[in-house]
Amino acid sequence: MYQDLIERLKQDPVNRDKFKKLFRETEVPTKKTLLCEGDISNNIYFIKKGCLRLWFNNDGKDITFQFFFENNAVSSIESFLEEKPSQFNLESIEPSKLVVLSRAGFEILGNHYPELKEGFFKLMLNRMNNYANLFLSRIKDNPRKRYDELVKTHPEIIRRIPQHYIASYLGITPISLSRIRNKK
Amino acid sequence: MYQDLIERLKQDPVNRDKFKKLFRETEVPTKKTLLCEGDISNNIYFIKKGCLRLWFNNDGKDITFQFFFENNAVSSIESFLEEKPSQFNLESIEPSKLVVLSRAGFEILGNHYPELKEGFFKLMLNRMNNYANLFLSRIKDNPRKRYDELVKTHPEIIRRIPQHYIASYLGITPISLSRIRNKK
DNA sequence: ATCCGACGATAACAATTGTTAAGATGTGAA
DNA sequence: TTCACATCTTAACAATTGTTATCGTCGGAT
Repeated sequence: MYQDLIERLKQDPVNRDKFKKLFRETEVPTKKTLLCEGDISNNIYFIKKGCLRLWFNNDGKDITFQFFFENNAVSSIESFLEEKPSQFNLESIEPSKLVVLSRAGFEILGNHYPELKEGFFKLMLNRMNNYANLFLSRIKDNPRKRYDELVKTHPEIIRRIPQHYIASYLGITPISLSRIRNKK
Repeated sequence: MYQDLIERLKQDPVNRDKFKKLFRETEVPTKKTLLCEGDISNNIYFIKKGCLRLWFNNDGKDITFQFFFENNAVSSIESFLEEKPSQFNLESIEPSKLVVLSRAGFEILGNHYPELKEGFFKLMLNRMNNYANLFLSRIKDNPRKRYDELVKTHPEIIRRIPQHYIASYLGITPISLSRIRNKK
C-alpha cells in the first residue's frame, strides 16, 4: 500500500524529476544494521524486497518485537519524529532492496502529498496496535498458544524468519520454541 | 488535568447554563460495574474521587490491565468512538464520585471546545502508551522486577488497590505476588 | 454479637520454562 | 576442500511459577 503511494509519487507528471531524486534505492545484505540503538533515525525505509526486524538489547539479550516485509514502511517512529536517540535497532534478516527517504525528503513530500503524512500516522497507529496485540496475547495465552496463533495469523513469519528471532518475539527461548514445534 | 478542563467548561460565562446540564454527577459504591463486556460504551467518566479499573474476562479469569484515579478520564475508547461492543469491563474499586458525559454531550461540547477532542486524543495516546509500557515490561522484566518497578513508579496502586487485582495486572497469581512481597 | 464474604499468607505439589551443554546439519568464505 | 559460523534439536537439571487447599484476619450486614 505504502509502496503503491511511493510509486505514484515517483510517476507524478508535474513533479516527477524534482521528487524522484528524493528517493534513494539501496540493497543490503543479511544482518545489515540500518539503525543503531542510541542513534537518531533520519530515514524511513520502504521495503521493495526482503525483510527487516526491529529489536533491542536487554541485558545482552537480543529481543525482537516486530518484523517487516515487502510493501511495508519502517522507521523508529519516535526517533524519526522527535529527532531523539532511538531505543531500538533496525536490521535486515534477508538480503533486501530498500527505498530510502530522508527526513528532509519526507517533509518536502509531506507538504505536497498529505497522504504521505496520513500514511505515516497510520504507520504509527499500526505500531501501537501491534503493541496492544502483543501485550494482550502475552496476558491471555501461554507460549504454545501464542505460537499456534502466529502460525495461523502470520505464516510468512514462520516461513521466513529464523527460529531464534521468532522465539524472542514470542517471549521464550529458542529451546522452548523447539520443544513446542516438535512435541506437538 | 482533564478535571480542570471540565471545571473550566462548567464555569464558561456564556454557555454555563447550557453546558452544565450535559454533565451528570453520580456516586457509586465499591464493585459497581459501569460498563459491561459486550455493551456499547456511551459515556466518558471523569473521576472526582475514588478509583476504577478496566478489566476483561479471560477463560473465567479476571484480568485487570489499567487503573484510574482522581482527575483522570476513563472510557472504553474504541467502543465509545466507534459505537461497537466493548471488549472490556469498567468497575469501581473504591466508592467513587464521578462526572458522567454522554456521547451526545461529548459531541456538543467537542464542537465548542476543540481542547476536549484533543484531550480525548491524548487519552487515546496515553492508553496506547500504557500498552507499550506494559508490553515492554513483560518482555524485559521478571515478575519480581515488575513489582519493584510498580512500587517505584506507581506507589498509589500498591497503597490503594487490593492485591489480587495488582497480581493480575502484573501477570501473576495472587499467591506468587504474596511470595514476592514476603520473601524479600 | 455473629455470620459471611473479601482479602491475604502459606504449604505441598505439579507443570512450565529456563539454563547449560552437546551434537547434527547446512552455508558461505578463505 | 576445509573451516567458521549460524541454525536447530535434544537431554538433564534447576528455577520459577501455577494449582489446590487450608487457615487467619478484618469489616460489613443482619
